Amino acid sequence: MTRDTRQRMVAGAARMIGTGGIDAMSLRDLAEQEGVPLGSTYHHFPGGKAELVDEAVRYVGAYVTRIIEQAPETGPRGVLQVFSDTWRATLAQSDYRSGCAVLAAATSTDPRHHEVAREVFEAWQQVLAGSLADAGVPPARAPRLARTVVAAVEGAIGLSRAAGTADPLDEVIEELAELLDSAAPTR
Amino acid sequence: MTRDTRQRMVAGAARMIGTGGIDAMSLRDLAEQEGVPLGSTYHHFPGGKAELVDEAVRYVGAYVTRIIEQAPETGPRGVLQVFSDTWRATLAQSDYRSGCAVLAAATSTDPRHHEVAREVFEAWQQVLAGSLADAGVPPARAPRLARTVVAAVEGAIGLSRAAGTADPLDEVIEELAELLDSAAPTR
DNA sequence: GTCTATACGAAGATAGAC
DNA sequence: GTCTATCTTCGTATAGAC
Repeated sequence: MTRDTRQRMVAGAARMIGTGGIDAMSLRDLAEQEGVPLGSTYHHFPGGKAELVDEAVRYVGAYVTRIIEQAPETGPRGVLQVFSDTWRATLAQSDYRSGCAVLAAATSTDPRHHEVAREVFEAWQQVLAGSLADAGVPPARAPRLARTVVAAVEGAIGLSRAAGTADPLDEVIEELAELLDSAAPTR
Repeated sequence: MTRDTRQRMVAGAARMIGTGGIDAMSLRDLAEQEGVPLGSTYHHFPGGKAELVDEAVRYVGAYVTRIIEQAPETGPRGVLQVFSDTWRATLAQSDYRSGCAVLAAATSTDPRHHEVAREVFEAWQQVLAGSLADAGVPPARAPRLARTVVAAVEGAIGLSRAAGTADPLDEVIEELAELLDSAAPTR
């Protein structure tokens, strides 16, 4: 019960943050949306909004990490596809209004949230680098390449939100695939 | 006089938006920072905050466009360097707290600001594509590659803000340079 | 035309009834 | 332990004195 409510609030917060940023996530709106009294927010999250935000960002981080880890081995292009498809779905399901809550945390004025964003970005980078190395990318280059994939996809999500279409994301993925191909010559 | 005040407000808004997003830009703070009475805001910007935001985003857009246009001809790597150096300076000058106001507009809940962000991103893409084509990139591929550069740099700015260092941006630029080199074989 | 003072709503947070 | 009612602060916006 209580546990479910908590989780629903975290997931709802993640979506609201991904849509409009941390400042646009109102505890009032969230409580109403999830059918929870406003006062209960501070029972579930004694640290208030900041605690909820951090948890929501970590929730998104873990969700995407799991998707990458569970992806089948289909070469560098496959890794890239799995990662970008996750965000393509988020974009499409929200009519290109929602994006990534981790980037929102990274662009917050509160440095506390920067730290959480950094951790998530690094986790994604590491798991992506591992997958790329498994798929034939030289181990020395994989981390740098993984970071580039994360950055380019995050930026492409922003461009797609501005455009209202998946075209920017699609084109960026095309070019990233070229880059990955040239980096994994043994395939 | 009045003209200078207006321009200062636009530039100040651009910085505040780049630092914390549109919601974090308060008209009160801006007026105080620029030494302007709060009420005067609505004399200079009858459309209120929305008008000021749009103008600030366009201001950033024009600023960066001009820098790219005025860059000397030094091949694809040079074009990339000029674009990324602009943002490296913004990051360093703000101790990695400020980023790009255009991305902030793209991630706003208000669709009106998406339109402005789209225009600026497209303008950058076009001028970058032109520079890349001049530098030896096949004209058919230049627009797609330019879009990738914009997206990757925007994302890298976010990663660098989260990390508190320029490392992510530097590494992404390295990989983008590889990609550009492979796309401009005649050099 | 410029600026002071204020209206009005919404934000985060908390006190205290049940 | 849950939830209602409320406190305080800060947001945009405006009315009206000068």
